[in-house]
Formats: sequence, structure tokens, C-alpha cells
Amino acid sequence: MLKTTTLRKNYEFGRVYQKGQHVAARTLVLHYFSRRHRQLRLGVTASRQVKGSVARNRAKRLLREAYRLHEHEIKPGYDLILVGRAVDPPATYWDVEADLLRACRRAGLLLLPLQERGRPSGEQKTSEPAP
RNA sequence: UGAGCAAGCUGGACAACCGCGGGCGCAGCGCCGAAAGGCCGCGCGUGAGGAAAGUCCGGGCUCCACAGGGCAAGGGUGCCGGGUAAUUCCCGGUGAAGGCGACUUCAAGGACAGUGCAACAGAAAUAGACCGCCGGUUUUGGCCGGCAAGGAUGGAAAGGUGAGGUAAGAGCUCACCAGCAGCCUGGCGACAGGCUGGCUCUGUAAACCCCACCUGGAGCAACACCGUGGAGGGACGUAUUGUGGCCCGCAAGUCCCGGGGAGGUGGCUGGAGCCGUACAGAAAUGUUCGGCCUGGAUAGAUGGUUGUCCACGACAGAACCCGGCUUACAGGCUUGCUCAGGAA
Repeated sequence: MLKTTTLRKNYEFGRVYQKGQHVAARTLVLHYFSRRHRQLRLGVTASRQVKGSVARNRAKRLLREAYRLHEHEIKPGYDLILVGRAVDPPATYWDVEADLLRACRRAGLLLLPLQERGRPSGEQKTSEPAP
């Protein structure tokens, strides 16, 4: 597998924000911009609402980890930016992973149609503390 | 045992799998490159804090400025001695205040340099007669004079307590205490103790202020180098090229100044360093010897999942580096001491 290449410069971020489209979920916002027949690139950041560097680092790490484990399922040829949002109970990895897959499916970025091949353990975790 | 005081330490543990930054090593000769080397791969070790935070002080470091002196401005700097690179920090002491005590707390120079303020209450706030006490007088209403003891107000009322004294009183006189001044003794000193003297002088300087002391400015986005490089200005015009018959001139050219936006490298971590040891010291701390190398990112590395355990995990993330201060913080541990009760 290729190593994840990251967006680095400010103009790269600005291009995705301005020219790209975005999809929001509860724990994150996905910005994406087609770059036609190149590899997938990722930028990770945290929203202004996330206070404190510890919380910001935590949000970005979860986003990076979720992306890392699902990079091979996403269509190549895009620049992606994942923005972590502030959530009142702190988000777990499973929340972030589920939101990431949901956002990618709504944006049409998944290679497979995602018909119930999502993680069964994730469903358990999210449905357990509801009552 | 309970309550408490002080000092210090710690800040989930273990395992498996999958990842990240940087370091060292290795081989492949897979990719890029003229090469040096880089990318990819594998392995080994390593990788956030006690506050990394607030940016409040003190320094190192870098650039700019700089004859000397004075003024201004700023400074919560302000008892004494020591420590330190330095401090407003630390240690020890003095004084004051609080606590039964262990101990804690402290903007702790100056109020005869000047100015201001002291609300309300109260008769009166550096100033006094409301009630009261005493004497005189009286037309029985009061009037005149003396008095700061008592009442009352207040944060503060003219040193305090007692005795003498007196018409009643008062440092008016005396004793002790407090304060003030001088001298002597002890101490490096802040001060402490003693003696003598005169006889009592309000508080507030975290009010202005005065005195002493300190202070050049900006900060790693400093700064240095490489690369990129659009205008514009000045000088030369000797040699070369173009225009031209030739000269001047113009343009190219050479040199200097200047310089808008992308970037990259260094600075960048070995340091007032950490651990142990011995010595000096009451302690902060210093010195000797030995050992160790322990983050360096740049959209910014320490993570994710699972399992087991327990006291069920607080505050919180390096961005040039140190020393301090302040603030936030779930719990846990150690040592010394005090008080109370009990037992022996």
C-alpha cells in the first residue's frame, strides 16, 4: 500500500475549501476536490470550536487513524480534508469511523457500494449506550 | 487512634496486532539522479509535562543603536545577611500579626519636604464643653468661670493602670508599662538588652508624593545562507554589438542601489544538563570524582483497537533554550513534627 501523502501548503487547503464540495457528519466534515488521475491526498485539521491542543490533537489522530484503515476503499484522484468537530461527549474511534464511511458514501467516494459490509462491532458499540 | 502542620515523591500497569516522527545500522541494486545522495524495504533502540499552560519576572542567544552627564518616563524594587549567570527568586535571621501548638502570613523606607483625605455618627476628627463635675452669682429661668476624670459617638477621642493631689480635675506629682531622644553593652547587620532624660508629638504613602536603587530597543516570524525574481533609480560609456558615413545621442552592455509575491537549509539542541558519590556549609548552594546522552516536529510526530488487572485514571501537548513565579489538578505514597484522648 502506498504511504499516505498529506496536503502541506496553505494554498492546497485553500483550493479544496474554495473549489471543492463538502459533506458534514456529527463528528467531522469532509471536504473533497477532484484532481483527475492522481493519487489520494489527505489533510487533517480540527475545527475552531475544538478548544485546547489536547482535544485538537485527539480529534486529528482519530481522523487520521480512521482514514488509514479505510484508505484502500476510497476512490483515488481526490484531495480530501477531514475537519474534526467539537462533540459534547468526546467522540470515540467508532463514532469517527462510522461518520467517515457515511460521509464518503454520501459523497460517492467509495469504491464498493457499501451494502452492509460495515463493521458489526461498530454497530454494537453505538447501539449499546443508547438506553 | 483521631484532628492537624510542614517537606518531598508520583501522575494507571502489562501484553498482542496495526501505525507515526526523528536517530543508527543493513542489504537489495527496485525507482530517480552525471555524481554526492535521495525514495522504497528490513532491523534495533528512542520519542511531551509537573505544570509542556499563563507569558508575569530574570538571563543566555541574535540583530539594531551607543562619547559623557543630567532630566523625563517606567518599575507592587524597598528590614538584615547570604546564595546565584541573574532576579522582584531561594535560604537563614530580625520585627509585626495570627494560632493552645507544630507552624503560617507580610509592598516591613519616609507622615517635623509639601499637598490632600478622614464619609456617617458625634459637642468636638490636631480639633473640643452636649450631658456631666466644681466654684461664684441669682430675680430660681438662668448667667459667668474652671475641669478632659465619667457618659455618649466612632476604625481612631488627646498615652494606659494604680496611688497621691485638688473646689472639681488634669503627667500636676510618683510607680510600673507603652512611646520618644541620648548613651552603654552584645551582634557583620536588621535589631535586642540596660541606664539616663525630658514629658506625650492622630491615622492614611496598595492617596499624590519624597528618598534610595534598577532599566537602550526589538525578538527564533530574531538572524545567516541558498534559490526565485517584477518594477524603478544612479554611475560608466574606455573596450564590444546595433542604429549611423562619422561624432553626440539612444539601445544592448558593465557596476552600484533597490526589491512585490511561492519556497528550501541552517539557527535546533550537549545544556547555568541529568544521575550517583565525597567534602564545605545551619541551609539555599558550591566544589571534587565517576557515569549517562535523554524530543527537535513544520497542516506540525507519542496514536488506534482488543484483552487482563487495579485505587477505574485529574489538569492537560514541546515549537530557540534555561532559572523562577503564578494558576489548574482525580487520586496515591513517604518522612518529620504538633495537639487531644486512651493504654502501659
